[in-house]
Amino acid sequence: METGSGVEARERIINAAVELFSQKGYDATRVNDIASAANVNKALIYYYFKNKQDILDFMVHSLLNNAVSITLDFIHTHIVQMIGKGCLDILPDRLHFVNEEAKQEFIQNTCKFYERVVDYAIEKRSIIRILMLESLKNGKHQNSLFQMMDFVANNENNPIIKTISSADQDFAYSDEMVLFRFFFSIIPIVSFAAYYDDYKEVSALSDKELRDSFLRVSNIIIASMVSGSDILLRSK
Amino acid sequence: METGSGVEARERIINAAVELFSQKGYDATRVNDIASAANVNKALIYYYFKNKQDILDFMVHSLLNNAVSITLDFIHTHIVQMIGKGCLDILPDRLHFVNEEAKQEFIQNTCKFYERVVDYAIEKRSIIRILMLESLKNGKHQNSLFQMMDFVANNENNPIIKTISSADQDFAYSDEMVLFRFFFSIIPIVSFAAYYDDYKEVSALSDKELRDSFLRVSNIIIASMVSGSDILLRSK
Amino acid sequence: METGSGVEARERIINAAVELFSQKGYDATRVNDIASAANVNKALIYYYFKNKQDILDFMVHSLLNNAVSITLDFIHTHIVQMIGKGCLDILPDRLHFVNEEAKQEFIQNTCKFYERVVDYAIEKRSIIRILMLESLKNGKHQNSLFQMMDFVANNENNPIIKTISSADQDFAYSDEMVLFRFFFSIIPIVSFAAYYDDYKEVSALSDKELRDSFLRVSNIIIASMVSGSDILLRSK
Amino acid sequence: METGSGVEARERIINAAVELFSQKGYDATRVNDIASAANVNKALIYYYFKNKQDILDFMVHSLLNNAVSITLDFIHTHIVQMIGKGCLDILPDRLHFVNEEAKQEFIQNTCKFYERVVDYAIEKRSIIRILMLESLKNGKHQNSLFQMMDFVANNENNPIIKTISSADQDFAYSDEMVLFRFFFSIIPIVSFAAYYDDYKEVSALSDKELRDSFLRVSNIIIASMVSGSDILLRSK
DNA sequence: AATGAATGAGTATTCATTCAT
DNA sequence: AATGAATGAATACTCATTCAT
Repeated sequence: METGSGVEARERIINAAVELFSQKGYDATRVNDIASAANVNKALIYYYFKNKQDILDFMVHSLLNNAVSITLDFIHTHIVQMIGKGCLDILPDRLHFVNEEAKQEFIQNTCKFYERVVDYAIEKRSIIRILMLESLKNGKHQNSLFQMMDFVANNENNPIIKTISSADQDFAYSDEMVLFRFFFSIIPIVSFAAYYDDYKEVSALSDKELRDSFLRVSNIIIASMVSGSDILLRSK
Repeated sequence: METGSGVEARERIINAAVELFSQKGYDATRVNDIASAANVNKALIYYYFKNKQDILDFMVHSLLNNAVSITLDFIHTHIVQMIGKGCLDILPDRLHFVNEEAKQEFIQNTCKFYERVVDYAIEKRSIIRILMLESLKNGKHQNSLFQMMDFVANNENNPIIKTISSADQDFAYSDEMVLFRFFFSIIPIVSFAAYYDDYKEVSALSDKELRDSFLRVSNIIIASMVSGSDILLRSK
Repeated sequence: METGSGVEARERIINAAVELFSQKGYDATRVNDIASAANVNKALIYYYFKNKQDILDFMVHSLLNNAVSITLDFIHTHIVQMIGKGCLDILPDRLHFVNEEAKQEFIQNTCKFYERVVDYAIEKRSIIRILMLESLKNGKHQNSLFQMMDFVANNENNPIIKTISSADQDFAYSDEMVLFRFFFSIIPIVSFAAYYDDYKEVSALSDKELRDSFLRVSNIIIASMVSGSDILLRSK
Repeated sequence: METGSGVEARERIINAAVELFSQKGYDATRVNDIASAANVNKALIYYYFKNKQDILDFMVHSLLNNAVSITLDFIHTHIVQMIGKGCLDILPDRLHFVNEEAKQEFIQNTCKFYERVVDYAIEKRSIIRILMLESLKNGKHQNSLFQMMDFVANNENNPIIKTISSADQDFAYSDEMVLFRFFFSIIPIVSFAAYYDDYKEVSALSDKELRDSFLRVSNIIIASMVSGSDILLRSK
């Protein structure tokens, strides 16, 4: 029996869960509520998902996979290419650009990447909120936020490191660079998405104003990151 | 029956609640668990607190009050004083220092303030984790993180604004300044505290290394903030 | 879609149900489990059977019908014949044999009958286990074990009584004979079958040893039954 | 608030559970029903017991402990004593009595023991029914009936064996003796208790008639056991 | 004959909270 | 101040059964 909107039941369940989890948190969301919101029978939820946690896991994995794709795409089409062309060299202690033009190009590209990431984050802010929420709880759920840390860390499985390394052998992030990127790049973006609606209400800014403000302010950080890279990058 | 350590029952309840809330989140923490961890009878918790929420509220309020005190203390002994001495003028569009020395003094003081705040945040990281956790849930609990936003916003009740204004009449934060301070200053510090233990484990840094790294990296931000203040400060 | 082995779906359902019911009991067996084990779609089970109970009923009825056949076959070819030949007379208070040879023949035949019954019971032990299991529950299901009692009781519908009566008019079991046969003949055999696998594991005997031991021990009972029949048989 | 009869709540829960489990089986009994029957709040059941299974376990353990006590008591005051006085010698291949009088005494004592056991079994028939019921299910619950087998087996932990051995060093049950005792002594008694009410209804006997019939019939078995002991006992 | 999707009515278990002492 | 017992209202999850195809 086709009920609710034209969307398939499974889809509706996920959408409802995203909405509710991001509003009340995982624990405070009742499976009953998800069923009502999705306009499906509660038992059907258990037909499609092993249990409540399984719904959350599905959502989070989808998000992370997409985030990786976007990032790798950027690295491939810009960083790797610049290294390949000899415009950029990631030295043990700093980013070295062949000339000012290359540096500006790099900053510009990075800003564009930020733009894309921030837009994606805003779009998926509900799920990001959940991810942040759950990442703050120990024991029960794996800390999914920290899976993101793998993208900034010198992890062997980090596809980003792999990609850059394949272009520039002796490359490694310093501990401080990792920390900087995590707390002053990833965390602000994630928080921006997570608190987007709250902040919008408090600040009384329009969507466009809010987004543009955040991106403009981010540019300062990006500039700091490039200029200050001599402090932040260090040899292995 | 006097059980547990010499600490009073009420104290033990709060300590246990802090620990558990910060680990599992408010919703997932059972009053039973708190009672066990505090080594008191469950009913005694209801003797000291109206209900579960009441325990949380008490903890969060304590934290916020302390945070305000520390901040106001800094403003009073440094900012207000510099304004009073004419060394600093908060113009509509930028911070104006009477000379480079004043600027350096300001940066140094701000760094020291950061140090103190970060140390306090690390100390209280359990409660901060809760605060962050709960701030991500709508509806049920007031968003306590956003009470912090009052400290960076042009809010009439903001005691910080009040204090500065009393020294410098026509002072106001630009929207962008507020956003910057919120997402690139408060949020990183709060996140740093909230994720402190997780990050420490992942990064394998010592307490000292972690703290010092964060502070060093923060300095870059502080510098950006002062230098970039021409972009960030604007008239109302 | 033809799945599983060549066996027809209906067959596979029954086999799976036998196995599962005998392992977990009727209530604890899920229709889902049966479907999985039988490698059929759950709904197909409802195509072949009215409901879950219907599967059980089918199995139990098959078993009972076979048991009756085996027993009647024995009565016909041995007891009735002996009575007919005048070798055996079932008197109000005892079995009377025309001579020692007849008695020995009777005992031997009875032992052979036991052998056949025990072998059949071992073969069908799964279903017997179910039958025993369900016979211990009131209310919901008819007590199928007690349908067996009909075979030892002076019941008018008892085909065994009917058969013997047709050969020996004034024949009747005493109450004690009925009780003896039920608790020291039927119950041990049924239990032997039901607990066969458990007992085998605990005793570490081989199939042959176990079967033979049981039959040998049964002979003692059969002998007691014939010798002690003066106590056990009594007029109505 | 004291509700229901004067009996304590915990007691009432156990009584209700015994009644219901023995009527419908463990699986088919609802915790709700137990609560209603015991006239307590459902949650109180979980205050006293970890879960549903825990109620069952408590009941079964109580029963088994009592059964052991009764048996050991008998062994101590009769068997051990007879061995000690030299009246009875458990030889490798048979029970050897110093004279006919001793044999008769032994049989008589054993009959009395049976009487006591049967009376206890009748009294506790509800729990025994559960025990039998659950012993027929694999996997989920330990087979508690088989804990009884420990009492007839050459198990090292068998307190009965221990006790007899302490009086008569080279004593051991043959496999067949074990099997005999299990299927023709324990099982009939247990079944008698389990099916007591059903049997009574079917047979239309009074309690006294039923009990006495069973005991009289048992005597035949006891006699077989003693006389036939030459087959059943064998050297280690 | 066969199946994926759907559902109503449970079912064990949990939990914040209260009460009597 | 402290506690053992008690409770109402949920809550996640299950399951036999049905339906449309």
